Amino acid sequence: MSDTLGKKTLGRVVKRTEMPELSKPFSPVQLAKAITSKRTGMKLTLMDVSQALAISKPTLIKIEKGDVTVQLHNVLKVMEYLGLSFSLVSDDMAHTNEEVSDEQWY
Amino acid sequence: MSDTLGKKTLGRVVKRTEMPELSKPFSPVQLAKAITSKRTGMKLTLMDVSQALAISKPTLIKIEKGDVTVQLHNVLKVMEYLGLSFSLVSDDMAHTNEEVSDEQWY
DNA sequence: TATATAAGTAAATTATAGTTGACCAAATAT
DNA sequence: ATATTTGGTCAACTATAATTTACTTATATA
Repeated sequence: MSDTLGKKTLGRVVKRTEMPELSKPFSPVQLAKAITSKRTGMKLTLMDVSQALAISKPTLIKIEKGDVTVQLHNVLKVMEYLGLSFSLVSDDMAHTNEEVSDEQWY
Repeated sequence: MSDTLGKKTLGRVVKRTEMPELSKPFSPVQLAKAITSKRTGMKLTLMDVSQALAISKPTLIKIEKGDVTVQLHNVLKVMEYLGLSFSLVSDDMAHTNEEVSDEQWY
């Protein structure tokens, strides 16, 4: 109830999950929520995506529940279809500047 | 030759792959390169990572070649171990500001 | 030069993700 | 209230990712 909101669209009330904060630290569940959020926002059903990408409904549900025992391939296909993408973040990258003598980017 | 550089470390020359531009659009190959880059930069062998994470060497090699037919689970374990993470990017998100009447974040 | 260490490949087996089809339960619509 | 759609689960089967072991091919160190 707290993470959903109703919105009128062409006279139809659509239940939509809130878009998760994109800037929060990555987690599989955050990814899952973003995917569900994008899909419902685009008014696509699991069947729609399933048919479009040739991925079964149970697998899509696994993905949207944050289950990580899925192929990276399938996750990327769904993300691309919904207009979601990753960007890489490297830890370190200047922690405190107190040991910069050895240039280390990793 | 062009994407490697030698570095003296404790009297040992270590071949290291260049860190890929983190800001470039995500691709599986970019991810693979970043992983290899981090690993070699940390002077870890495939065996090291394999033993630490209980992931077989062939699987690690698949990951470092950008093969997407691998478990998301394994990719995430490797990334976390090496200090790499994802951040989510949503396409659209304000294309040209010419249709902002309907607040759409997706 | 050898010698070790690491990266990469390949085949056979095991483990498991994915599919299909049916089913049930919430929502949403008529 | 009834019907329809959508989300979610389950079991049996199929497809395939992952492991193991071994054998190469490089890249280093002595």
